[in-house]
Order: sequence, then structure tokens, then C-alpha cells
Amino acid sequence: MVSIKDIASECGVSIATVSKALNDHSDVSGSTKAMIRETAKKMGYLPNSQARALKTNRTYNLGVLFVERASSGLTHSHFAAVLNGFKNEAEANGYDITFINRSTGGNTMSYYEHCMFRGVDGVVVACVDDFEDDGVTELLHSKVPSVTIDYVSKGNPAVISDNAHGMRMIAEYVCKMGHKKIAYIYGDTSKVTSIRLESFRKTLENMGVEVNEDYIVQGKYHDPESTERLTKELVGLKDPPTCIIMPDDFSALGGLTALEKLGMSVPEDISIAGYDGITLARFLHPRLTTYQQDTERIGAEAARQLIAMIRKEIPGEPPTVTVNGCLIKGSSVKYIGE
Amino acid sequence: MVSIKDIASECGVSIATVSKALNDHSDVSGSTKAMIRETAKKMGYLPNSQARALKTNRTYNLGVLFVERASSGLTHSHFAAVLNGFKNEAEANGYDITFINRSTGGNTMSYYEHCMFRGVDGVVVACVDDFEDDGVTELLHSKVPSVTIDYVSKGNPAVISDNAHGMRMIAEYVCKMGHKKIAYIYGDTSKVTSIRLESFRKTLENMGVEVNEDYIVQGKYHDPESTERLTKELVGLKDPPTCIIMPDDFSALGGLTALEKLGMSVPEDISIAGYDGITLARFLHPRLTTYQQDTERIGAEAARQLIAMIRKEIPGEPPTVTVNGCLIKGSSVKYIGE
DNA sequence: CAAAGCGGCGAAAACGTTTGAAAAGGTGAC
DNA sequence: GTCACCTTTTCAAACGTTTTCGCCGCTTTG
Repeated sequence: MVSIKDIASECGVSIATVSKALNDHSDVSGSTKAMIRETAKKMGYLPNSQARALKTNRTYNLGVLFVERASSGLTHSHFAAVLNGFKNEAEANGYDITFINRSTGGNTMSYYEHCMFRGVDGVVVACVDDFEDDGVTELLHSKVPSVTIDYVSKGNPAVISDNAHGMRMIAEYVCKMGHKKIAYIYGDTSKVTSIRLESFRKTLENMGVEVNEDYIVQGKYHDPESTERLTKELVGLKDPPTCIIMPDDFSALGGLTALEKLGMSVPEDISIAGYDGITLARFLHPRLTTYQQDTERIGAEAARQLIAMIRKEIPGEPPTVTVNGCLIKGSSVKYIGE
Repeated sequence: MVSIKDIASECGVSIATVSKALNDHSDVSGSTKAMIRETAKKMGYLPNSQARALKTNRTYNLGVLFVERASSGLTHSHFAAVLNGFKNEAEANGYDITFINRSTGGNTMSYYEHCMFRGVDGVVVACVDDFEDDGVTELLHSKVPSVTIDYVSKGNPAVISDNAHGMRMIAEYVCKMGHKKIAYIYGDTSKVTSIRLESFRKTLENMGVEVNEDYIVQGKYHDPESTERLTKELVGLKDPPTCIIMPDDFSALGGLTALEKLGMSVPEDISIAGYDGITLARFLHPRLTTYQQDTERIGAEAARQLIAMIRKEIPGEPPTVTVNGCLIKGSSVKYIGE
């Protein structure tokens, strides 16, 4: 590989001058700058990012940490979509991304250690459940610039989808469609869940719809099996609900499976609503009513915040930016009049 | 950060000894090795991967290149699943992964240049269409160890799903279900497509089913819109097919949408088969008949081959490993007798 | 005319490692 | 007591950058 040294001897200048010319420093004349750059290009010079990082302590690499119990990883379509937005924005700013995990090779290291080892300039962390995980809090409290998604950690910027708003949109819509017996299968215990749950309760109250505790059951995010089971239980009640709000779109599939097996059809026999607005929700029949999160923007915003943080462009307490989604009125919630 | 130097002065030995102790070289005594390692751990030492890479020319980073015209990136569920398998296997071997793109920061660089810049030890390349892209061939012909997925490039190992086998499984099954008028919407022109197409033709021939050229139309991979349009055209023929084989599962959704709009139901009015076996195919109603690729294994195998290549464990011509999938008999293909 | 200022450039140290060669220390053989 | 031979340790160079500081020569200023 051709290095800065080769260019220097080719041009008859010192390596310092070459470095400065390539980095557009002001203390090298325009003519030599042009000359050096041209021969650099001609010789096919590429900077060595390792050497540069060693010297500058900046790798232009961002870490991505995604933790969840099920470890579905990249096949988690909501996460993949957010990551895609993050990746695009990061790349547009000259950053590459690297996944952070705890098992590099034989010997395991913590998330924080992995970040330090790889020297990432910052890290985005998204967890579907375990934000209280020891490894995660260690990282969030460390000196590594971090941004969190759907979770607020003091001292770090956060990007959250407006869960209260989303749930309100869904619940209001369901109420307006005339439903009085509304069930909610909520996800694992987490901040996100509690916000949605509270919003669900408050919205029903505001709409003058009674909240039946038997209709509010705990499921899991991104787990069709548990939703399938719970859906069966709900429709098996003496006084079953007329509508079920699912933890998320993917889990909703389990609910649909349960209903199919029971010979019930949606929305004729029962109404269903999801959450997330994943691509496939558009293609279900009937099309799923859901709250579509702007995943691309969530990811992109996270990247912007993180990069701003790295550049120390954020003076005071880092912001919590909220990204709104929008209600997708599919056809899985039936109008049942007043 | 605590460096090797700090450990050296703490232990009263030279940095060379520390380095050798940590890397388990044979020329340092067991007792000092143990002592050094212990204090290293006590001091919270972490190796600096940049410095190491600078010296050794090994980054333990693998590049991932995914090229497609639609640039759906990580939201492409089949690719995401393959990548997930790749990632898991890579991480188990101590490699991290980095995405390769051509726009790092303001100034663009070729894929090859990006690989060199980041110093990846190797790269996996998956393209849904553009394998003949200039940037891709430059990379594949370069000195960067590469493995290709679903494409064979001389000199590099390749992992391919058995497209001929897959299409044969599907076509045979459809024939056995009594279909005589079988349409095939194939994807973009590519090696994969031509293999599937050939297998489709040969299988029908072997099964004694006439191949109707009007039923064989070109669509696009991963593009429900084009499939929707083509499905409409196919069912609009004077003598419409009784079964349509789709380019892939995701595109199949477009076909289902078209049929829904036309008031036709699957499989009563027409049968549908997909390809890929993405997760959502399991949850469609009726469950989609498809050929499920072992995405996890494809990715993992690619990682294994790449790492073997990097370690120069592959003596002769690099292998082309084939990963079989299996037919998923859903309920979207109806038995229509002899 | 001397001093100061400035634009352009180079010397050299430093970042944290790895690694081959050399040195030091010990042991046994002659 | 010398020599050879291990084993263990250190020296020092190297990897490719960035960056501080100083030098040189020229122009400006008082």
C-alpha cells in the first residue's frame, strides 16, 4: 500500500507537508497542496484508518448495540428498520458502523469493553427490554458517547417514539369505532410498556369507556406464540372483548393465528389492532390497523444526536427528541356503531 | 486508558514481555505470564485494536457488502436473515463486522477502497442483482479475501442456495397437486434467475406439463408493486393459469393484494407459491407455500469460508458450497386432482 | 536599518502495539 | 574454568499517521 511517506519522497517534500496538504491545513501553500493531492491520487493513496485512529483517537466508527432476550438480532424487523435509518445517516457523515456484542472471540468482554477495544466514537443502544441490564447501564454511564432509543438515560441524548401519543391514537380510534370492550395485550415490563399502558387507561377514561382489568394482560414483545395463547384466553372469557390491541405488529400475527384456528374472522367476529407499522402489516388481509412508527427517522435522528454529541455540539443537558408516527387505519377494526 | 506500558512499569518488566505474556508466547515463563496477566486484569487493561492492527495488518473486522438497486438495505428481510447468520458466526470467531458502502463522508470511494481504508480482513458480498457492477468486480478481483453469496466468482469461495433444487421442489409439488397451467413471475435478470428459470422449465417437462410461454413473465425481486401488476395481467388472460409461482415471498404479497382487489381468494380461485420462506410467510392466511432457504446457515457458512480463506486454510481452488432449503407446504396451493 | 511579523515548510515525537535480534542469566559438560 | 546451550528477558525498530515547535527567508513596520 502506498503511504504518506511514498508521496513525500515522490514529491520531494516532508511527510508533515503531505499530511497537512491532504488534511487541508492552512500552513501549506496552494500550489504544493494541489501538487501533493494530485500525485496522491495518481499513486492511488488511501489513508490508513488504523494509523489515523491511533494518533487522533477518533475512529469514525459508531457502535450499534441491540439487546433483547430473544436475540432475534437483525431479523427483528422494527429494529432492522431503525438501524437502517441510523446507518444511512451515519454513512452520510463519514461514519461506519460496527456491531457491539459481548463475545468477541473466545473471551467475552462487556459492551463497554468492546466499545473501548474497538475505539468506537459513540454508540447507539436499543433494547427491547433489558435497559436495566448491568452491561447496558455500565455503558450508558461510561465516557463513551451514547444515544438511547425508546429509553431516556440521564446525561445521554435519547430518541423516543411518542408511545403515549401512539397508544392514544389507536385507543381513540378503536373507541370511535364504537368498541366498549377493549382488550390490551401489553409487552414485557419496560418503560415503553408502562407509558403505553398508562396512555391506554387514560384514553379510555377520556372517551368514557370502562377499563376492564380482565382485558389487560401481559404478553411479550415480538413473540407471536405468547400472543396466540393470550388471544385464545381473551376470546374464551365469558364476556369476551370486541377488540384486542396487540403489543406489536409481529406479535399480532400470533393473535391472528389463534383466531384463525378458532374459526373466527377479523374484523367480522373480532377487531384487532397492532403497533409499529412494519411492512408486512400493509399486506395482511385485512390490512392491519396500527400505529406506524417512522423508523427511518428514529434511526436517522439517533445518528444525528450521537454525532452532535461526539462533536461536543450539545452544550447543556442532552435532548430527548420525540418522533411521531401516524395511525394507519387498516381494516382490521370494525365499526360497530354507538 | 491503561496501556501495555503501564502494566510494564507496574510489573517491573519490559513492554515486550508484557506483550508476549498477553499473547501467550512460549518464550516467557509461566510465573511472570501469570503475574502479568493478573495485574493486567486488575488494572482493567484493554488492548488497543487500532495499534494492534497497525502493526499486524489484521483488524479482525469483516466487511459486509450488500448491493441492490432498490437499496432497501437492512429492511430486506432475506438479506437481514443471512447477515444475521454471518454475524453470529463471525462474532463467535472474534471478528466484528462493518458495512461497506461507497459514500464515506463527503468524498465517495469505491467498495474496494473502502475495504482498504478500513482494513477489513475480508468481505462478504451479496447482491440481489448487480453482481456485474464495476465496483463489485473490482472488489472480487482484488486481493481482499471475499466470499460471494448466491453467485460464483472464480478464485473466491461462494455459498449458494440450491436454486435449481428449490425451484424443482416447488414446481414438482405444484404439478403433483394437479396443476397444468402454471405461471412463473421470475425476478430480474441474474444468474439466480436463470437457474431457477431453467429448473422450472425442466421440471415441468419432466412432469409432463406443458410450458406455456405466456405464463412466464419477468418481474422484479422484492418488489410487490411489479408483482401486483403482473398478477393482474396473468389472471386477465383468456386462458389464465391455475397457479402462479412468485419471484419471492415478499413480492408474493403484491400478488395477493392484486387477487384480493379482484375479489379472488387463495387457494380457492387460484394457487400461489413463493420463494425464500421469510418469517411472515408462516403467518399469512392461507399459509404460503414456499421454499424455505436456510438463511442462518447460508450466512454462517459464508463466514466460515471467509475466515478459512483469511487464515489461508484453503489450499486449491476455493469451494462453492451449496446450502439446501426445504419445501414448506403451506395451504396456498390447492389440490385440483388429476 | 533593526526588529517584528508572517507564510511556508521540515524535524521529530508520539499514539500502542508486535517482533526479531540481542543480551542476560543459569546449567551442565568437558 | 571455559565453553556451549537453554531459557527468559530486554532493546529497538517498525507500522502510518498527526501535530507541535522551530527554522528559514521574506515583507512590513517603526
